[in-house]
Amino acid sequence: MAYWLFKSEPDCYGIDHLAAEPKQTTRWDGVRNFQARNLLRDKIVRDDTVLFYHSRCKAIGIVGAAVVVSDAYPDPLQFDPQSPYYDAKSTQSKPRWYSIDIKLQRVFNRPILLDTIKQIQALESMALRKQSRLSVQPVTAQEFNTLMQLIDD
DNA sequence: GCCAACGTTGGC
DNA sequence: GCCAACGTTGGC
Repeated sequence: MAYWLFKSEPDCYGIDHLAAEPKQTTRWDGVRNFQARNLLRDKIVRDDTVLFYHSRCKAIGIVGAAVVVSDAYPDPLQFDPQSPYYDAKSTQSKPRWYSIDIKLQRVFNRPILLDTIKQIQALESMALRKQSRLSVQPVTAQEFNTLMQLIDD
């Protein structure tokens, strides 16, 4: 049972979009970074917890939690020439990119803002703060527990 | 919307 | 396999 943080731009796909999905479940696709891909393909497993993070917006921070409800499988968008996520170097037998499905668990009453995270000593080694560009990041159990204590609902 | 930081590509 | 050029990310 591990913890992860997934970033998304709410203008593109925010937690409200996830909440509006049938079964509040979506495919996390379009990840096109090798380090993030390796986590999706090799480390993230069913029942892991995902913290949903909003980037590039007014209230930057963690806005809710989701749970992983599938194993990793090849991202279908890499095979679709119409998709912006199409990758000519991918083949069905040798896919380059992977997806998983996540299901919304809860939306926090208010986000845990990046500003707040930056002020907390126990969170200073979060990947958010060093490898800030990685869109799929590991979160330790200690970090997760610290974050959950900040939720007041 | 700017731009620094960082990941990827490709010529050599 | 180095590294300059280029593209993208994401906080501000």
